[in-house]
Amino acid sequence: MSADATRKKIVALIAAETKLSPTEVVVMLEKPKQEAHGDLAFPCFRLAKTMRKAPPVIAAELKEKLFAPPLPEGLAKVEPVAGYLNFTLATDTVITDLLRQVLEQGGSYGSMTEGKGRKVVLEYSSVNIAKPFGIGHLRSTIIGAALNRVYRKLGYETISINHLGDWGTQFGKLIAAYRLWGSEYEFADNAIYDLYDLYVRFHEAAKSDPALEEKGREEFRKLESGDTENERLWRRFHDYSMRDFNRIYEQLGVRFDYLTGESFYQERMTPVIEKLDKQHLLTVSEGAAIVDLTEYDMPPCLLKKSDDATLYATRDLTALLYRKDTFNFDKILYVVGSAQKLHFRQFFKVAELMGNEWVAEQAVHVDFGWVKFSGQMMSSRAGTLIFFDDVFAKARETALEIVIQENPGMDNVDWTAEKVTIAALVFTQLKVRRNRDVNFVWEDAFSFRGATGPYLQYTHARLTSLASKYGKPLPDLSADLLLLGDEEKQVTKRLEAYPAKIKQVAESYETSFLAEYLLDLAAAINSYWQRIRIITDDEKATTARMQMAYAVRVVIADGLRLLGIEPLKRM
RNA sequence: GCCCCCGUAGCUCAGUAGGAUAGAGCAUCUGCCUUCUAAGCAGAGGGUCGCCUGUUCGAGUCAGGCCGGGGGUACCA
Repeated sequence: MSADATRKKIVALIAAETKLSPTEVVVMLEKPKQEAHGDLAFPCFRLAKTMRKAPPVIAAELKEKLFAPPLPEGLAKVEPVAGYLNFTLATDTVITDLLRQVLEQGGSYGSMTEGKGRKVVLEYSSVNIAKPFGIGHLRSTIIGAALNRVYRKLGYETISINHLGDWGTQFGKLIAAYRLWGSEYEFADNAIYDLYDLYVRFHEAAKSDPALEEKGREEFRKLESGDTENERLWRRFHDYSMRDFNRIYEQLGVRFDYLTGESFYQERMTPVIEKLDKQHLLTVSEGAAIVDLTEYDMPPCLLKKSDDATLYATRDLTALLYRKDTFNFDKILYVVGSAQKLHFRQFFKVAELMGNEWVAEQAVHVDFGWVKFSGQMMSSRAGTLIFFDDVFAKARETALEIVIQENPGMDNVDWTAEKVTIAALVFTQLKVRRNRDVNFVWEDAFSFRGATGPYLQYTHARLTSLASKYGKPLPDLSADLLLLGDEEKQVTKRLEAYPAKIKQVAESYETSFLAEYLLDLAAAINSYWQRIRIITDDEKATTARMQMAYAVRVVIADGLRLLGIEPLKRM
């Protein structure tokens, strides 16, 4: 009997006896937090009033009346404990069936077809041209890329967009700065740092020379009106920057289908503004064109400045409508920091008012908290930016030392150290709830123990080396799996939750659920590993254990890949 | 001022539709490598779950009010 059928039977029995409706019983049944309490629990507290008996008495009576031996099929134990009636399911066949399923499906275990024929657009990373990739950008990039993979696993077609910050007056300033001091720089390998330096230098100089600001604005106006020389420079800045970003994206294993940034929408905004005007949504206030949103308890959405220039709301609105036209998505996700919450609410509402009812349902701001450094905010303005390259280089040094120390004679130490470093950096971003600010602590970036990405990689490496020691091909689908003991069941049982976990991530845009799940699974197999020898002379027991270990490895590997972490074979 | 997020062990964080002694990791202390990777495992100490009131048989979880931190709040993104 399946676990589900057993559950239904319990519900039916209790409902009949207590005069509760079956749905009420279903809602009341819970999963005990502690494994010792079994698989299901029925709390009797609410019955105390109507039955006028103490909960423990009710629990004991229910057991006597409904679950006196012999127990119904599928149940191994029924026990009243402190006002609860606890059920332990007879899991023998359930667990072996589960294990067989994982072994058969391998890496596609947990894959689903629910997304088939459905399309999701994801906007993430969205870095700024001429600004080095900071630790702050990491969060959007990592979360977005992970969600992208999760949706693909569920069968969705995904379209990933890097909405580059590649337009605005800052480019005028940069051009001005370049004309002044550009000859002093080489723009070689890490040209983006030269650009950043130019930008910072311009700001410094502008403090004592206000004329520079005007110069910057003028250069931008020239750029906008199609000045070939300025366009050429803009293109160069763009290319320098992308060269660096692409290097980082490659390290992180992140790819984009489109690199359409703000400049891309430059030409496309006018029709949108015109349409808004035609629909009488636009009003002029203090010289600016706005959409009034007081009815929705929001400040007005500003779409044109008093000097006629557009704003980011104008671009984002245009982009949203353009993407709907172009891709006809079922859902669009914006992985952007929570500081922009209001901005998204505003332009989503404006799009809706334009007659796009789908927005409320399909457009989602997947917001996330700040990355703080030692409790301090990081901002380019305050000059407290931490660059990804610096963190990566430093962490990699430590990783390399450890890799060499732990694996004397291994040949691909550099590659391994890099993958371990990425795992550490990526995992710290993904394991905490999105809405929380994450505190970036240097020591954590260099820690490869405990609840970290490398811990999961290590677990995977152990299981891989175990398999090669075993020697026989795995999985062995002809093998008898019935020899799983209680210890093996405790581990195997956890695999059941994997598919639901992936769905949960997709529904909540919350990667931490998967991260937590993998940690729990790894902890279970590591604890098992320490206590029980897997390969012994007992051939049958060994086969069963190896099958379990294999299944666990497959799930860990798959989960790690979804998160963007390389499951290492050796480390 | 108004709106949003956060406040759980020394630190970083879990805590699923309210339920059983509030859980991990780091750090500290104690054990465990002649056999499958010790980047591991087992154990100890460490908590008035920011404060108050309420709802409930039962509140870290729900409601209201405070306190503290952060963000946002029309021409930056």
